[in-house]
Amino acid sequence: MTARAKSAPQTTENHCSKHHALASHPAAKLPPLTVMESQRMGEFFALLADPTRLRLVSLLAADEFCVCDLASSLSMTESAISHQLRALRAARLVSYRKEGRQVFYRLHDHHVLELYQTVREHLEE
Amino acid sequence: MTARAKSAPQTTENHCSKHHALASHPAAKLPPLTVMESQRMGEFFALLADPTRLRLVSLLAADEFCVCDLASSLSMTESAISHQLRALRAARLVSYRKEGRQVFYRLHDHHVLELYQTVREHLEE
DNA sequence: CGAAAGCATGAACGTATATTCAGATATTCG
DNA sequence: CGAATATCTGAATATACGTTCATGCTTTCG
Repeated sequence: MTARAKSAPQTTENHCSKHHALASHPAAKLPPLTVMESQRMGEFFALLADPTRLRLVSLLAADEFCVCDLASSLSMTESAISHQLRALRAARLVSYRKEGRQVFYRLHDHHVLELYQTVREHLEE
Repeated sequence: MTARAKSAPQTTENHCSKHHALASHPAAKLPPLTVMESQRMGEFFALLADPTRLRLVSLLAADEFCVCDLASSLSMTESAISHQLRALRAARLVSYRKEGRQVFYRLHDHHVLELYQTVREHLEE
């Protein structure tokens, strides 16, 4: 049983490399992402990687809504919506306004709207 | 033990709603996302939600690279890189070119590059 | 041909995450 | 004040996902 073929666990050694002069792309300006930068950027994209959150954004792209309206629009529980809005809030993608016992959410700034619209158009082909 | 308080399992009923005339945002053009659209869009963002894939994109934004170079640049196994490249390939975010026993990857089109650069600039503040 | 390099792939394991459930907080109204 | 409404929150469960491990495939070279 203990026969474990140890196939040189694919360590990271630069065997090949240096094959062609760095032609560099037309738009090659920024240096590669560091680990930390990539993690931060990944967290940003992860926020928009959820269908529920995206539908919330698409609703808020048109108007301001309270939690219960958002919940009924998406046919989901208010609890689930509230959890997702919290994530969007923490990342400053949405902001909110309290009016009585209701809380109205809206997109925080135009950056989010623009990014959403850009990607949406890109996926419509 | 079986005392389960049935706290009206938060069904989806439109109790409130209709509070204000639909003022509609300045840039309110597109209808809300359907479930299927949001899933598809979510899959797109999910691809860019991983630090490793983002670092790959950031490298490929500057030039074309083979798998082993990408692996050594990120200090990761070629297997892990290959798996991630497959995901990027399946979504047509990267394309590749075989040369001998090496495979050179590059960004598939300028859309990806532009989106990456836009978001990166947006996160640098 | 046979060995090694470069890359791809399937299974498995560990972790992250979205929803549900139960309950808490805050506000309005009788 | 007490009940109802609107929202938030923590814990738990189920599922998705990334890496590792082992192996297969293709090409190059002796």
